Amino acid sequence: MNITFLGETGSYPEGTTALDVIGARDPGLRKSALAAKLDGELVSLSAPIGPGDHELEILTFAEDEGRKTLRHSASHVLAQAVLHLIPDAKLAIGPAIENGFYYDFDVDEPFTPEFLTRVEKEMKKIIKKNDRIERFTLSRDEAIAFCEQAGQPYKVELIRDLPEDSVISFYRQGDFTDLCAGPHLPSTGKVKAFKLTSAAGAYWRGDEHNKMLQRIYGTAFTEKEELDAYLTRLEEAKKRDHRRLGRELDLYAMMDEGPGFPFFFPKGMILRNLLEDYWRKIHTENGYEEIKTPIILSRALWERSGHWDHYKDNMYTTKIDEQDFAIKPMNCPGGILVYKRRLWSYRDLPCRSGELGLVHRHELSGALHGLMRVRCFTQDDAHIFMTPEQIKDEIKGVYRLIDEVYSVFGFKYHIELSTRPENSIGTEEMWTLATEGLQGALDELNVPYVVNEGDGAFYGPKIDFHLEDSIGRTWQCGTIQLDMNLPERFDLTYTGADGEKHRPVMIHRVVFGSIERFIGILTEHFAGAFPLWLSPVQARIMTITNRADEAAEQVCLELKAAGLRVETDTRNEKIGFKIREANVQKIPYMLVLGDKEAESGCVAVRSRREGDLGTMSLEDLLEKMLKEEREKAR
RNA sequence: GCUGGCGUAGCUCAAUCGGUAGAGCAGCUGAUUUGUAAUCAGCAGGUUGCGGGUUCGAGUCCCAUCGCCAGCUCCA
Repeated sequence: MNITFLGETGSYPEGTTALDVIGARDPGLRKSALAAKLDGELVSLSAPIGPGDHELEILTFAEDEGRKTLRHSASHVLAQAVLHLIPDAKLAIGPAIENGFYYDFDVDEPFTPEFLTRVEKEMKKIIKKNDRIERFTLSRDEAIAFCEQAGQPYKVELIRDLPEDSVISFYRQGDFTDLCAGPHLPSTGKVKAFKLTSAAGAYWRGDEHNKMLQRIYGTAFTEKEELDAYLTRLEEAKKRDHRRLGRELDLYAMMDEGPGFPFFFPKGMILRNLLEDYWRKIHTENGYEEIKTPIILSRALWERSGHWDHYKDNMYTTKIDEQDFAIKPMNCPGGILVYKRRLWSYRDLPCRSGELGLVHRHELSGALHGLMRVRCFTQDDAHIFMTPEQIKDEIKGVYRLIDEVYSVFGFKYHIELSTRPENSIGTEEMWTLATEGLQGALDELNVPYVVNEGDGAFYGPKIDFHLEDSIGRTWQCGTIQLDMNLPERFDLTYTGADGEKHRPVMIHRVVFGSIERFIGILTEHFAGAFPLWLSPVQARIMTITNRADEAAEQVCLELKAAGLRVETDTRNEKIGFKIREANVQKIPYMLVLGDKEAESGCVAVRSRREGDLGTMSLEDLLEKMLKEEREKAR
């Protein structure tokens, strides 16, 4: 049997393992190896290699699959430890995830933080024992019998859902055996640096109608230093949490009096208005017209749109003069009424109609999260009405607009395309046309995306843009949705070249998504240190003694006259103290004035980013700041 | 909504076994007029989320409720 490894082919006896192969060649790699790829297939290091010629590749913590293998084995150690402490616990699933792993258990009592500490201790014992992790397979019937005998009903259910002819593998370590596709580490002792991070409830198979199980989250690394660095990074990330920065920088906050309804303070409003100004500018440039539709609209409208039947649980309703009304959860019905105010010719299309629309949705209380998930928010909405031939070009246009806006802020994002779900309306033909329109546009633009089969809205397919927050969670912001439902329900038409009435295609799209969420993401992205053009206060003028107060006022007036947002700090405090406060407030420019500057008419400039820049004339400072403001993203 | 954790001064936090609610920062007053990340002193600040209960006595224990946090579900 020949195995090619690291570019060299050698002859080995049958039953050789990946560990044997590296062992002879590279002791260092043997230590860091976590899993292997045999002819491109992921296997355990200790799996015996069968006859024939093979290519072998070793995976370490640097590779995604290596990390996953380590963490997956850690989750097995976790399950084993829990069974030691609670022998009749029922095991559900325990995969590796993005930054760690979890395991779900069905137990009588929920896990407490103290219990997690006990579990960690038990895990350390198991790791110290360093039991070999061995794979074996059973037939379907044997596997079911095995799990039934072990008193593991969830495992039985999992096996029953596997295809009839599948090979069912188990992994055994000491007194613990688990149904598992693998691969795993050779032995439990290889799980070196781990930590259980939290416990939480989670529904069996992610379905809220199922029983809620108890989940334990943890993470694992090969070195303790890496684990510590990871935990430190999490702590650091908390410092850029937008909820904390919103309060510290006096921008916005949630209050108990309005759960899910955010308050914006003066500085937060400056930021918000700047974003809206920018939004208006770029939309005007891209051929959009702005409208505003009412927040409260009649029940009859929501019945016609379908929201009254399909979305009522999320809608706030009210009565006016004995009639039912609803506070809008979406802007589209209003936008449609604006379209319907007159007749349209094919020559008028596409009609791009934008609205910064305030919507209210009754979200579940447990779903609320700072500005990211609220109950009232402003969508930077637009509805585009067009002929079917215009779909692809319009989608491209919207994509370019979104990409341009995100790159101004320096955001990284990923795109998801969602296709027809099970309970949807419209013909197969329409769905094909619509989905191909979206997909075709993305393909022609040559942008990467992932496909979420069956995840579209009931009325059409969609493209979503996801942005990351400070701890790596992603939030949907931009979205482009094709709608084949509302034009039908509202009998929208345009007159074609043939003089006949035709049905326009409609898309809903947002760029920011919601202004509130976008501000949350923006705050975390910049850790509160917004680029100059977005900074609520762009410069603070601070005096060394109050002999310079008058000069400070003069400089302030001149900068304000140039359109900059400036304030003065003439308090009777030491300059170091003033600098510190301005830094904590993340003000981009600190302008220091003492006797020297008051006399010469210059300012001593300190930049948040570049530090002390020495003295500068007012003209040079203005030029520098205005230039930076124009450059936007920094 | 569900599971768990947590609500003490504007903010961050302390208060041992149930025994007089306390500190730093911020605020106010005074002194200090200072050269690039915290000057000193004093004063004031509270129905311990809200409502019940147990107890001689509750921030602490119990019940209920509201809110917050993590996760699940859902979603811009």
